Amino acid sequence: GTRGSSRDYGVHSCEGCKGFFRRSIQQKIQYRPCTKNQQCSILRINRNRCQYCKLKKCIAVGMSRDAVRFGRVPKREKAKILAAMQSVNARSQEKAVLAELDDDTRVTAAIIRAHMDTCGFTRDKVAPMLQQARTNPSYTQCPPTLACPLNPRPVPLHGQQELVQDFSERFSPAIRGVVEFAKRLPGFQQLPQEDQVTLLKAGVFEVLLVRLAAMFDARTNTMLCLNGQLLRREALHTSVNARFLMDSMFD
DNA sequence: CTGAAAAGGTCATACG
DNA sequence: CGTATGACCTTTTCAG
Repeated sequence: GTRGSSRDYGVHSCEGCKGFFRRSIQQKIQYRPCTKNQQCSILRINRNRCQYCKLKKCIAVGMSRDAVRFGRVPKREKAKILAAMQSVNARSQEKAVLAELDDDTRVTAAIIRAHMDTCGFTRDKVAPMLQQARTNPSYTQCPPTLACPLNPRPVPLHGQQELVQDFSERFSPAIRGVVEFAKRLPGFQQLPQEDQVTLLKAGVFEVLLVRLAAMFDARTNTMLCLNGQLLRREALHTSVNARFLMDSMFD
């Protein structure tokens, strides 16, 4: 045909073949199967001899059925399809999570794995340092107000800003660990982000306390700091807040 | 906003 | 004479 310079349905074609292909797909025409072994060679001169083989060739050279159905790259349609795909995807994910949550054994295993992978203070990891501290004790002069295993620095800092920055520097890795832990809990990632933040805000401190449990040695009544130094329980008796916390941990 | 690209639509007409 | 064809037209989307 003439005017064969345009792209139609993903392939270079003439107006004739374009129209033929569109009609064929739109009207879902089933052409009579080719009588000649379905092997007709379609050339410009004989292209209308066999509709069956003509359509076959259209598809063979790559004309897209979908392009006929949806028009020219419709942006809204594309977004709709994408949204549908994601919703199907989300639904299947949700299904998988529900199935997992239904199986207590799997849930427990997943939580334990998440904890082991993200917690830096498990008994296994702390044991060597604790052993070292027991055999060769070294006691920190950490000020009572900063009583925490994450706070090994013996020298008090000056200035509010410096203190806050130091605090966040020490806690960030541990908090990141808790966040990572939460992300690995079955179903957590499927929650709305807003809810994830709310849950983390509400629970991060308590989770952190539980995670640090291994740092409190009831046998020697001491708290192990990350730098390997120890802090005696009695050393905190002067601070009301810290003492309350320490007592809670040891009792 | 404009014009190119690519999709759908129209309808005189060729052909069986 | 009915219908499939295809040249031409309209619409829609998007890059520049």
